[in-house]
Amino acid sequence: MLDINLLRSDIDAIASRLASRGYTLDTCTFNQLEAERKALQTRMQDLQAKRNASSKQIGEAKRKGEDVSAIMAEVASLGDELKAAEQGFEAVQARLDDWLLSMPNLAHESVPLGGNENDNVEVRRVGTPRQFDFTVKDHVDIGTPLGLDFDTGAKLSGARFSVLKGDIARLHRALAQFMLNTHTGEHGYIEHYTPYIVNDTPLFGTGQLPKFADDMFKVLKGGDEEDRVEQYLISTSEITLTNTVSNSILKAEELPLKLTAHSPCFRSEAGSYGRDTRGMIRQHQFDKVEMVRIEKPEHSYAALEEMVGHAENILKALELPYRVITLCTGDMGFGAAKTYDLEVWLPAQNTYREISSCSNCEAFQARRMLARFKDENGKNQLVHTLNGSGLAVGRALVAVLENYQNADGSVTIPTVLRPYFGGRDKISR
RNA sequence: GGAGAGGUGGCAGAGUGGUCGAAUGUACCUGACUCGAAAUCAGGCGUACGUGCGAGCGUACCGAGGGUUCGAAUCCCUCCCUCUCCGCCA
Repeated sequence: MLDINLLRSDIDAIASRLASRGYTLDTCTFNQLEAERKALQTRMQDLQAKRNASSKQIGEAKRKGEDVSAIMAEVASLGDELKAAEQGFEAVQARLDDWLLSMPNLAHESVPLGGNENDNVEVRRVGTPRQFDFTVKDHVDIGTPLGLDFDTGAKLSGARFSVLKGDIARLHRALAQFMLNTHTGEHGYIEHYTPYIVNDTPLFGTGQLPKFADDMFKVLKGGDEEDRVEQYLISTSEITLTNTVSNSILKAEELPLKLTAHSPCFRSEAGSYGRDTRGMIRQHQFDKVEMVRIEKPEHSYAALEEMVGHAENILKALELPYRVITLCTGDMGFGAAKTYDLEVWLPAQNTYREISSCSNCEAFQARRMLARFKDENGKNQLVHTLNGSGLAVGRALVAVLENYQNADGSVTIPTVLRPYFGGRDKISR
């Protein structure tokens, strides 16, 4: 959520910055609504002040045993007026709130301008794609004989679900373990285990709601009809990790908070029909190790660079070639002020594909969830929140299968994962 | 699922219709005393929003949402959460 004071004071500048993200701000309607709000709020508060004063007088008069009928008559006439003012104010306020909640974040000044992913800017490439002396297979063809099973996934749950068996399942587990161990052991993140089902409030906090309800899975508790409150499966543990600090005032010395979790993520992928239908690039359920940081504003951009480095360390340790790109204004997510994507080399697709996304949301989420800290002057300030994948486990599995494949159909186990395989160096039939 | 007890400021804990944004204790901050500290004494110390250049002023908030009333932390209704015991359960 943007600071409404920015919109009040400099709406044209805000509108043009939002335009660079493809969002059109109707400044005229906003100004009109805001003027209405101001008038109604002032009026409502004046009436409330009047009522409070009169009620106090009534109390005092009664204690002294004086006649109160005159004041009573006076205050009685306030009632309807006050109710109307309150209702009017609430209606306008609700419209403003909805609007504000649906407005994307402003891009940081260092973000390249652009309309779509073609305008993203490559920052660096690390590692050299391996030269194969045989025809490379994609992860489906390599994985299927080794235990990657889409048919059973489809039988159980439909398209975009999979079952992992045997060494493939173990490789998947090893990847997640390795990532989590690295972030906790070497990068200083605190491991968390969090709910996979959440209420709507945290989703408003991190920005999935109100705009992106279609991307979520909803769940209902069993039992009586009226008990069936709607809840949501998390689409990322960014939701639970970031919301741990909602509605709180942290001490300055508690910051930064560095949190991590390994969790499944559930996404409905509405609107992505026909995209990445083959294989496990795009699934309704996938695992991810997430990094979240709660930072002081002045440190958040340094923290973003650091966090990207932490995600990169996983790829480096796995010896997977990748590149880092800066998303342009038109390709960034709703809440991000700046985003780096990490793209891993997939030989079968002969291209780099996203495996991590690291964003600084600045105060956008903090303002929604009221996450603050007390600064050196004793003032409450909104924190900055950051999140990044470190990494998407399913896609890491894809990358390992494709980059480490051998001519005989086996897959070499990356050195850092061998301890999770009792020292073995290869997966084969 | 059954029975009961609760949810008030950082924490503890008063407060059953008006002078309550809320006693008191504790923690914390500032000052005094002290060589320094402890103890003691004095003062300060919630959040959000509105308004004003500003000191300030105003409004709202006692788990959440409704209701009664001129007036609600206090009365009524609904919901949520926590705790204890029993049952079931990984």
